[in-house]
Amino acid sequence: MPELPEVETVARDLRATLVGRTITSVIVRWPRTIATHGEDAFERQLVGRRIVSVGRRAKYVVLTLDEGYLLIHLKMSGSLSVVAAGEAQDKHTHTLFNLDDGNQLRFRDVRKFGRVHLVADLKEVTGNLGPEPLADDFDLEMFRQLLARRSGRLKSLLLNQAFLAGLGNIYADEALFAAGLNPLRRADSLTADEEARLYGAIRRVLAEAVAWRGTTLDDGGYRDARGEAGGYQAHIAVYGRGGEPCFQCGSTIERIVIGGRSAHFCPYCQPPR
DNA sequence: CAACCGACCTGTTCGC
DNA sequence: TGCGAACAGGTCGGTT
Repeated sequence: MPELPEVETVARDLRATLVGRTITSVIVRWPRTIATHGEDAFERQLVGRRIVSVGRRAKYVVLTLDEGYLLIHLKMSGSLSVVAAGEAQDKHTHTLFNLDDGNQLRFRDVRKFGRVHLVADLKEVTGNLGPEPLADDFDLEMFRQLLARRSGRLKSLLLNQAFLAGLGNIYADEALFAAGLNPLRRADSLTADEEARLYGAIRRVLAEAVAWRGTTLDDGGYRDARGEAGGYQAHIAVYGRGGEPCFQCGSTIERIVIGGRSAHFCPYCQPPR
């Protein structure tokens, strides 16, 4: 669920409470959550580390430590929060980090797909990721060059984190709708105008979703670090709206499967070819 | 490089 | 009302 806007929101919220804190102990209740270490080695290396900054790369929350980096990927159902250490916890809270101010950073993840990485070099985890779509230096020219060598379908490409980092199923569909492009189009078939539209749409949709603090589609869905829902779901045009009328033209939104993932689009506003 | 599949997990929703 | 099947926002590794 969490894509770039959701992870960005979580990272911003955590920054205020975590920067400057030191990790005093760690509790690992589901060891497979820790991708890089066994639970003992994980705790040994983390105790005494100070959190220098909190940021985001692709869909990873990145805690820069005084020595090394802690990266957390929320995958489908993960969430992070900071609460008083005594606060009640449920069975889905798998990793807990005690802090020197009496608070606790908690990683909760119903489906257990989420992972925590502790590495000396960021590149060990982020080395194969494509550019950040909202970065200042990600310009239209760079996007054109990325597209030029690709022949896959737009939908699949936008989901490919090695191509561009941060889009997931929701924002890929929304960006394609905003660009007026059919998800089945081949990347190398776009005109110069279509490339520019897609570039603009990706940046606009993501920036707006960040401003709305992400998308929460249902009760069990995404929550920010304070446990609150996002607001972008009220602005969704096509995702999850198969069979419903397009807000722009009234046509029935279609839902198809591309590369094993659902894709939603308006057949009139996003015509094939 | 591209497309497709199964894994990884649990909870919710849907059809009978 | 109960029960199993299908399905879900992400990624990885393997195969064709």
